[in-house]
Amino acid sequence: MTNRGFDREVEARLSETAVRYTSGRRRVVGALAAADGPRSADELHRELGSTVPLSSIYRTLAVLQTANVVVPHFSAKGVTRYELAEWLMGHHHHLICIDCGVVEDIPIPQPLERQVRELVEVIGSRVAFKPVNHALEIEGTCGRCA
Amino acid sequence: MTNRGFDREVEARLSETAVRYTSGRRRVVGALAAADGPRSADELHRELGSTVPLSSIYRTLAVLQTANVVVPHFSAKGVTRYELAEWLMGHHHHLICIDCGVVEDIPIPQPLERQVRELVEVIGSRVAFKPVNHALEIEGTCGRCA
DNA sequence: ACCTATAATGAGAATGATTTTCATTATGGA
DNA sequence: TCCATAATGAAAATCATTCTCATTATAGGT
Repeated sequence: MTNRGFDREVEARLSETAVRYTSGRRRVVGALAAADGPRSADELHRELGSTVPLSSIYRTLAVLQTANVVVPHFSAKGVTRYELAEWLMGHHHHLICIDCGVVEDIPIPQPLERQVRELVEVIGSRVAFKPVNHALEIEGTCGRCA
Repeated sequence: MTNRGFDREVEARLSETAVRYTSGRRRVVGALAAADGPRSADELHRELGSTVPLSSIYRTLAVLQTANVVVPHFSAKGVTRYELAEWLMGHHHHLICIDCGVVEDIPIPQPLERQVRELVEVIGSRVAFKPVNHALEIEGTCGRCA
């Protein structure tokens, strides 16, 4: 419920481009902040008890993505799930359930994280590709689907 | 053009479940073997000069996925791209272009790979999740979009 | 080679997540 | 308070993908 103060930061970020932080948008951000992993428009719609229309949620997510407040995660059946960007959530990685598609956030140990970061930098210096982000995606079967 | 002998292995795998390795399926596998990263049904359709109907490509990919010959990779706009499974391609990771969505395969150094594998195993032993696969996904801007 | 049961194919319809449209409503600043 | 502009909600439009079904091809068994 605390929202971890995200509202303040999100509002500031949006105001930079004259985007309004309305109550519907607040509720979407709140639901994402309360989630333990990425959520689809439909999941948010249900979790918010249909207080925000589906089409508004889609638009809100697009707006938030443009403002770099949320980041998309693509999963099976053409479903896109979103989560708060790392400058709000902190860096993390993903456990992805092969069966139900649910994604859970996890941290990884500092030392390994440092090595991964270095590797990403090395790759960026060797190939025609400019890295801006990275994540270790671990696919498998989640507890509920086991 | 050599197809790296995949045909033999794929045919053997398919025959285990009485699935036929027809010429259309051969062409799809050939196109995937020639690619440097995952390809969507539509991309394969174009790369094959429309010699295989789009609906057949979709079905072929579904069949190949069931047989564990290909693996899906979900990207923006609800597009699913496929690539040959790691028992054919070898283990690798991904460079993902944020702008155009194209994915390129890359290897990572042995030592780091070993650590990552160990980490994945540790995670599997600690949380209610059974890992079966993993990949480091590096997002950024590719040469063509720079 | 000839049947026959079964698998595969191709064209188009159907589906479902997402995007767009457009008329209406809400908002922040002069 | 007023106004220019942004946001909203409902419904139509889009687009990748899946499904349907009539037709064609294939592997065995004879």
